[in-house]
Amino acid sequence: MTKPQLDRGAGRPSRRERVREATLVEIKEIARRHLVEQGAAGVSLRAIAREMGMTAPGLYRYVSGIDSLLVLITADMFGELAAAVAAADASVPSEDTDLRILTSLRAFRSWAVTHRAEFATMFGPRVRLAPGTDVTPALEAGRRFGATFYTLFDRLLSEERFPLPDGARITPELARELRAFADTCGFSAPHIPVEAVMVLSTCWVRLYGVVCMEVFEHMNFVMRDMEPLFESELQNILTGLGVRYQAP
Amino acid sequence: MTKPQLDRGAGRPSRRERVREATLVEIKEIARRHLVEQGAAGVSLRAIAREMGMTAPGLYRYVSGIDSLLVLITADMFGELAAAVAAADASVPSEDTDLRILTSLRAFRSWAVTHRAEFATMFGPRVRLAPGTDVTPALEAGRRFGATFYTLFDRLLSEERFPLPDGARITPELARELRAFADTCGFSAPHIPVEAVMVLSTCWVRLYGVVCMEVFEHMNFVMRDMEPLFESELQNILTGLGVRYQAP
DNA sequence: CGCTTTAGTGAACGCCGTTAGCAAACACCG
DNA sequence: CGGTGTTTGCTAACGGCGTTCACTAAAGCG
Repeated sequence: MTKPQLDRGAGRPSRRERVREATLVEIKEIARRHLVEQGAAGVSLRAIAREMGMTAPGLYRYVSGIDSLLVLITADMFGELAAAVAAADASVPSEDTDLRILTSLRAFRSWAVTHRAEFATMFGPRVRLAPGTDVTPALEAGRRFGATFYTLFDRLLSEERFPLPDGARITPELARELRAFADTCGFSAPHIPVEAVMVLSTCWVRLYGVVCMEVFEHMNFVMRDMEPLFESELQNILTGLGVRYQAP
Repeated sequence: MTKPQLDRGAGRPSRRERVREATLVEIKEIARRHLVEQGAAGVSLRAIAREMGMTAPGLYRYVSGIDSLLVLITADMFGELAAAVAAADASVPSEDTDLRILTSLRAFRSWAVTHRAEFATMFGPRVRLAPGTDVTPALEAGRRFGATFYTLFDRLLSEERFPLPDGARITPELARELRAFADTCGFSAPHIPVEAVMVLSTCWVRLYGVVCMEVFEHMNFVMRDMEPLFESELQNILTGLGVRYQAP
């Protein structure tokens, strides 16, 4: 019987760190399942602990409270959403920018409607978290998610697919905000024109609008299936961008 | 000293009914304040009762539980929003359809950003309510709110301000959903074309998108002031509808 | 005056988040 | 191996929550 060697020379995680990481993952998995099955209000440290065969205070060795746990899984979910979109994007030929965009946007909606509870906590109002909670991990993950689309848009931009709107119609205040947007997002292009950021914002707002409306079930009593409306909006948006649309 | 006559002949509310109604109003007022000050998670029967100088079980004489109380105040809030929009609409000359629309839409956003907590519970995901809760009162109120805009849109339509989109580009599925929309909403026009409903939906989606994004603070770390973007979107939308836009 | 309906209370149950103190398990060092 | 400090998870406890039930006191009404 050979005893396991403790060769964690180059920052290799020790056994303790590994099992610790594993239980943290388990905590997050259970929390996530409760979120999906019972909504954000149904996630509780006590219930998680119960299911793990331990008690609630024990969880505080892994998580500093329910709020920070929610922030943690929110960040994870942004990662998953980004991965889902990236996977869809990679599933089509990389030269076909049009199809890549179409596919990516559809993937966004698909993920949203198949992960309603997740989407609600990611993109809905912060209703569960106490005000003043540190949400930077989630924000960071959200930023990384956004980058997925920025690169695609960047490519579209460099291919000069669509005419930029008249810069004169952009008020100084709007220009300032758009510039702040571009700077914070870290566009790859060093000097992207505000007009382009404007177009991107508009498109994103429209997309966000349809998907939120569908996931939050706001037209539920008036429209059974929202996919046709999404496809229609998608077509409008893409056409405006000079991108080829094709029915699903 | 004349004793109060009990002349509640024609369904006039008795004294008991009046005071009962008054305490219900008080309950809703306090709940509302707690909602504003501490978010949806901060509304609790016990806290309300404490503030009223009574105990939580007593509230069950007026409200069948916390969920139904939330539904009640949600319905009230839809009423207030509709009233705010209607007031703004009535504050400009009634012949000037363009200005009426512009003013009404701005009023919608204004109300939303000055009543963030309310807007979040009205238009955000149902996160607090247990699944299966009866939300029909809120839905009804929401429907009435929508009617505010339908009439304005109807007027726009009859003035033939904008060209209807090509009906051939509306898929059968979308047409079905749009027709359901038109039917359920009870448009005044008996036979409104699906193309028109299509335009209305698109506009509403875009409006909903900007406002949600602003209220839910989703671009907070990237854009300080969202009003310029809203105004820009508003201009786009109205221009597309053939409605005169003017800066605020 | 009595009788009925209503408003409100207190106690209790079972949930929740969170803190503090404590005991066992573990990793490590001489 | 034994000793030592760290990590882990426990129990107990506090206060808050929604909700139910049995009960009292008041109000209304004849």
